[in-house]
Amino acid sequence: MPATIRDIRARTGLSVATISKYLNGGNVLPENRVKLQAAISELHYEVNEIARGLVTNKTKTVGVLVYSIESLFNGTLLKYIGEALRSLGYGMLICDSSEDEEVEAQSLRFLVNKKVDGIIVVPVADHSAFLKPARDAGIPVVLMDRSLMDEEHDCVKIDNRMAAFRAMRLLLDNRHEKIAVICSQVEYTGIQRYKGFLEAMEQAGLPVPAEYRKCGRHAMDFGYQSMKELLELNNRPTAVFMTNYEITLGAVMAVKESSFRCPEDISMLGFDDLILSKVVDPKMYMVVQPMREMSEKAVELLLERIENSREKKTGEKKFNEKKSEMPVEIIMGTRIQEGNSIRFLG
Amino acid sequence: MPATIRDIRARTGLSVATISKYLNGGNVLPENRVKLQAAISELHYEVNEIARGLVTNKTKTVGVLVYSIESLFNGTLLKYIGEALRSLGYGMLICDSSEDEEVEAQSLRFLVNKKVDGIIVVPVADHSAFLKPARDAGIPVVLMDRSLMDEEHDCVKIDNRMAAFRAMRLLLDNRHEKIAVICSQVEYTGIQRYKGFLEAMEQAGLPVPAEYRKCGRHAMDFGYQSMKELLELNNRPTAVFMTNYEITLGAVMAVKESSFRCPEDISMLGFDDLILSKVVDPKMYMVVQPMREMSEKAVELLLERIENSREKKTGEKKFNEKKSEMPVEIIMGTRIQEGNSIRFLG
DNA sequence: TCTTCGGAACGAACCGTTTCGCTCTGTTAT
DNA sequence: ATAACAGAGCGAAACGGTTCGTTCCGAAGA
Repeated sequence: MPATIRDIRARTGLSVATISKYLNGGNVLPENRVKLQAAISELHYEVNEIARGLVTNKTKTVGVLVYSIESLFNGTLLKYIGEALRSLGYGMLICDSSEDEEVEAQSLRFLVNKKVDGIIVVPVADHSAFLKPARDAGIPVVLMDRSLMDEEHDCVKIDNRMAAFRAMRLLLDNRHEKIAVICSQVEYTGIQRYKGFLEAMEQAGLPVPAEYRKCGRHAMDFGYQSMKELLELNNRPTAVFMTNYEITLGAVMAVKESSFRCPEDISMLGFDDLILSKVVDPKMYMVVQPMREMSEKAVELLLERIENSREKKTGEKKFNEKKSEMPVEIIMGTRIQEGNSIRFLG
Repeated sequence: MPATIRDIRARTGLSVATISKYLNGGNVLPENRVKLQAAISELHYEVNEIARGLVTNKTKTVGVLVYSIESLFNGTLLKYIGEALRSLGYGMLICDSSEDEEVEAQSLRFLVNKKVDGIIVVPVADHSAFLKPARDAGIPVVLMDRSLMDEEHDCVKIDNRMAAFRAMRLLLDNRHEKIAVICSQVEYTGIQRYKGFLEAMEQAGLPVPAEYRKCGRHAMDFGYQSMKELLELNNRPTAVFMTNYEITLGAVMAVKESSFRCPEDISMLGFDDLILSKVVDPKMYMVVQPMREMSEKAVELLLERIENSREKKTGEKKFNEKKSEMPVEIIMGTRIQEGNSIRFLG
């Protein structure tokens, strides 16, 4: 039903090859240019990406594999990734691994099978085995947020350990000593942040009793429950550090619900300011990641890899081939969202 | 690089046509079956969906166009839609319209251009003009959550007016009379729920003073702000009805932060229980939509439409053609999540 | 004037499938 | 014994583009 390149030929008398050249920005006589432009708009011609894909072996689609599409963190990344891709004409095929390594491996195969040009992954597995199908098919992969243990990969993330370590300054400089942590221990990111926390405490010469260490799931209700327990301790901490958005949200709920006030009775330092700071009183101190920039960097890196792999196939050689073939880890900076959820202990 | 059907031919001596038939479940001699199966697994052959798509005009991909991928409501829908599609071998191409009609129209064209087999939309526009490209291309569309004003379309949703109306019973039966509402007026859903609220109040013969009507954006901070204002009124309401998740979340924050207690000082009735009820104390009364079932229904309906449109093209006629050609509106039931956020006013 | 050269257009092959129409078997009914 | 038929396999023509190698042309250089 839709017009094809051959309809354009019938209309203009030009050959299929010439029309294709025009469509791809090649040199065509000015007079033919206008004829073509006219025919194209009259017939509402649009190139058939499928047919093009068959010969170029490109689908102008990238796969994005996240561990949970409903999590606000993933959702935010997806939004920015999607925008960046769209502006370049790329579609975004999304899979949700439901925090399950099995599903993740399966989804990756699915994406490979769909012949996406590249894949962005926020991984749940911590080793690279599940990426094999992509590697075999020559499909570039860029990781976000989390690295893998066994092998270096293209990756865009923050220095989680350092970010946590530095953020702890806020509490320590305000003379807090009894500091608890609520963190997730299931994924790379959470572990790193926990390490940063422990190092900061150790360096400050402060103990962290077992009941101050709440390590569990990456979930709002875990944060809620943990904070409740902390507030009920006889030896209550004066400050709590929370290492991700979901946990922070739950913990905030718990404090608000208690008779304790923040920051008078309990100081709070959270992670990943997504919307909370616009709403909650007092405004939270938070470690924030540049999610938009991270997404854009990931897309940029991925597309560069895609471009390179295409060139390699065609044997094309550029002298200004400055880009590395090696895995690149891009470490983004973080900043502290100022607030007044931390009390100065004189 | 990957094996093609011709490699299989070389290996088995069978013709391309026969191999294709086998791949699509056609009749092939048992002996050839085993030969084919062996060759396929040895060569790691997998059919090239692109090439197949070129001739079948199907991509096994559906587009999903939501108004905000980061909103938890959309995210939850996407999760279930994605699962349903995946189990049927379909990929999910996602676009975010950022609650902008212009972007929405553009995204729809993008999806059409990508030759998706069908499209699921949670629309932001309230008229059907933006769907024209899909209609022209013969691509089925199923709406979710929101209808359009000018025309009936395939749609899966709840009866928002009725759900709100019925939910109000909870407050009215508990003898509440000073009831405020915080709602979003920007989209179909919010308007309907607001209507339901007003009708319930009217039927109960209760007035709704202007300062009890908080109509604004579909956002957490709007809920937060509105609730704060309500609590500061001299003539404070005894109960508040909140008509979506974001607003409910914000409002809960505001109450928790105030010196007022729920339900002693203020009763609350929310909408869309996504996670809140697992965390917040007191447990909230909430109107809940069957989001999983809605998603599955939408996918089911869409795939049925896709199937039908394929048959129409091939002129295939089935006598058991029971399915309607007319637009179908599937109205799902809602239920009330019990809690104790509502006080009985003796 | 005769070559040389480069830009524009062209024809045809190709990408990896599906599908149409045909042939070739071997079985069943007459 | 023969006609009719069904099942399995085959070759070739699509599908709608890209691209390679070639031809054609006019302008520039010798």
